[in-house]
Amino acid sequence: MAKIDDVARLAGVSKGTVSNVFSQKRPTSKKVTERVLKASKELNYVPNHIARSLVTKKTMAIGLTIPHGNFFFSAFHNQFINGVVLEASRYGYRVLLDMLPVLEVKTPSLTSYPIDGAIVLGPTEEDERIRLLHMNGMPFVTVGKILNGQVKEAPTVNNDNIQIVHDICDYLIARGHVNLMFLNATEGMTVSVERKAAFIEALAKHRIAVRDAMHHYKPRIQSEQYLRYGYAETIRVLRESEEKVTAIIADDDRAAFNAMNAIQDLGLRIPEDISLFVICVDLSMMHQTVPPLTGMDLQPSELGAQSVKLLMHKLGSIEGDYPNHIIIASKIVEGASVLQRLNH
Amino acid sequence: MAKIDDVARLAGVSKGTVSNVFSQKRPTSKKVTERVLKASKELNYVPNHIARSLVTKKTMAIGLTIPHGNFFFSAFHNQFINGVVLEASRYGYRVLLDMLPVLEVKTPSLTSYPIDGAIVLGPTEEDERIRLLHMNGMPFVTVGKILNGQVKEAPTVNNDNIQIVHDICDYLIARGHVNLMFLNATEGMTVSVERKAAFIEALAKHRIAVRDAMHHYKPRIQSEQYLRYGYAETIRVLRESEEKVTAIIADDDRAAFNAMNAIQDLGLRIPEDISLFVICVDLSMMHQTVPPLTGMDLQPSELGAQSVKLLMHKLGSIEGDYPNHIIIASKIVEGASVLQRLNH
DNA sequence: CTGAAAGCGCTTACAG
DNA sequence: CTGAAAGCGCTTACAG
Repeated sequence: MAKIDDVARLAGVSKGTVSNVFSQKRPTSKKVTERVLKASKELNYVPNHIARSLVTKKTMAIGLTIPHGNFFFSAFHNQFINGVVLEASRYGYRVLLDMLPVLEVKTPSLTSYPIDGAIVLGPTEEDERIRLLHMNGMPFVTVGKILNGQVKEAPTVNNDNIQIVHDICDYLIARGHVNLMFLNATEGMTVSVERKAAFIEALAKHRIAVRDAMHHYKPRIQSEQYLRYGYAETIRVLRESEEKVTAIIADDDRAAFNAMNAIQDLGLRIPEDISLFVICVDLSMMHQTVPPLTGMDLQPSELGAQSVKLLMHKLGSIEGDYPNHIIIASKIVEGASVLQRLNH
Repeated sequence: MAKIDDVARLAGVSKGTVSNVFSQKRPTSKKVTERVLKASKELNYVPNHIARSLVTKKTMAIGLTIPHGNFFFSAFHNQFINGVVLEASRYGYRVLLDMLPVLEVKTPSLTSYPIDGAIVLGPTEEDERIRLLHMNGMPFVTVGKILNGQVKEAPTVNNDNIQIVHDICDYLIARGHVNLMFLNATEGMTVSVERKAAFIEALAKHRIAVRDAMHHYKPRIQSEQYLRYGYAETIRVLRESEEKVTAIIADDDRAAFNAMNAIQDLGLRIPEDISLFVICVDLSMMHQTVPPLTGMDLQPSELGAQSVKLLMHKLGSIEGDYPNHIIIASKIVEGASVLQRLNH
């Protein structure tokens, strides 16, 4: 690999001038520019990104940390990553996928991240990632609110989880469903904390108490059960619950699918016997199930894009004022998986 | 951010010693190690990854270049990325998502990649990415064969595209389907080249000629039509084709969904009127459609994992002999979307 | 507009 | 086992 000295020598200029031709930070005369470009081409020279980063303190990469076990992304992750990558590329940034936990790495990865900033998806109540980022002075944006005031005023992009759960409960209750079962996200994540509180509150408005059978947490990501979440819960509750559950709220597409399978295996039908409402939907998928699912579109792609924009503002790539907290709209998309109960 | 000099001074040792404590490349005495660690903790010191990379010539990151327009990953990409990330983390490597085309970046990204190696998904016949990687002496692995001998003997992980198309055609023909319609991948990709040739060959075995209506290419990724691929083609061919098509082979889940919608919009049923066979399936999704789709499981996650392993071998993280070409098995998973024709 | 020199924060022979 | 010094390939004041 040719380096800047080689080009400088061949073009008969100084290293600084070659640097300027590539970085465009200072003007260079036409003649010199051409000589440098010609020499570079001849030597197949491209500037060394690492060396540049060392002095500019910019890597032009952002980290995307997603909780990660031995599992597959859901449709939500999929669209979220799409939104992030696409928006980041608009600012010349690349995206480093940073999964946790990193499995059995010999040398614990103690080095500072080679990134300019990070996006943290799904912060938990005591989030080690956030502690580290904060300690290292790394700019970051969380997708999902940070609770417990670990870091005050951290920039955040979020759905309005509380409003969402209220909307869903109101929607179901208006259609005659009082015995709901909520397949919530993993315990300890801020999103599940907010949702549970909202669930209790929303039902309390209608004088409905939340029994144990009505609320479930997703297993931790490292768990064997993670991918099957929703199946066993649905089987158990529909079989054993005394007051009959008539509607299920699923946390994501996978939980919804598992619930669908459980309902089918019990010989029940959707929505005649059990209604199903899914959060985090992938619209293209909703139309292919039978019946098409009714759900809440969280706009994951937009969440991703807006979190990049917010981070770009923190990094100085977007100038001027900018909100520190961004709420992404979400709306109910009606399919045919929720029954309007007649005996209401 | 504390740097190595600060720690060395506080611990009363040289920079080299601090370096050794963290890199473990040379032994350090217990006493000294403890002093250094204590000082590091006190100063919140973590080694600067960039500075280390500059001298070691290792970034501990691999690039994943995926053709990318303004679109969403399919289930195939989703699982592929999962396989890559998970396997890479086993070797202490991070993954840099490198999408093409990068949109309107001001300074064309002319710098050398801050990665140790790359995985190129879906090489095209004249692939600019491969030309660049090769020119820069960057180790890389392609997923999908390189045609045209741009680079001789490039390490490759692949499905056996030719065998796959033969298997699919044999499967459909054995069930009485002779008028097939193949929704192939994008023109110019090696996978679509191989598949088309195999399609013609497989049908020729049974003395069936391939008419225009029977073979289609996916629009380029930048195209507006990309996401809708399969809908218009299905409508048109089912309406206008003289000899009636009875089975459709879809390139991926999205194309299959679009074809399903088209079939439904024409008032036809699967599989009674039209059979559907999907390549690149996501098993969890296949079971939720009605009818469940019959398809060819390409094991995208395994493709991803094996391409990482092959790359790790090139980078010296895996020692010993290693094959330069790896074929990932694929198998037909039967749902209920292909009809056994009686009048055969 | 251009050059010479210092410096980014590490690692690595070399010497002891 | 430890230290002093050179060097990785760039950028950036500073001077002209």
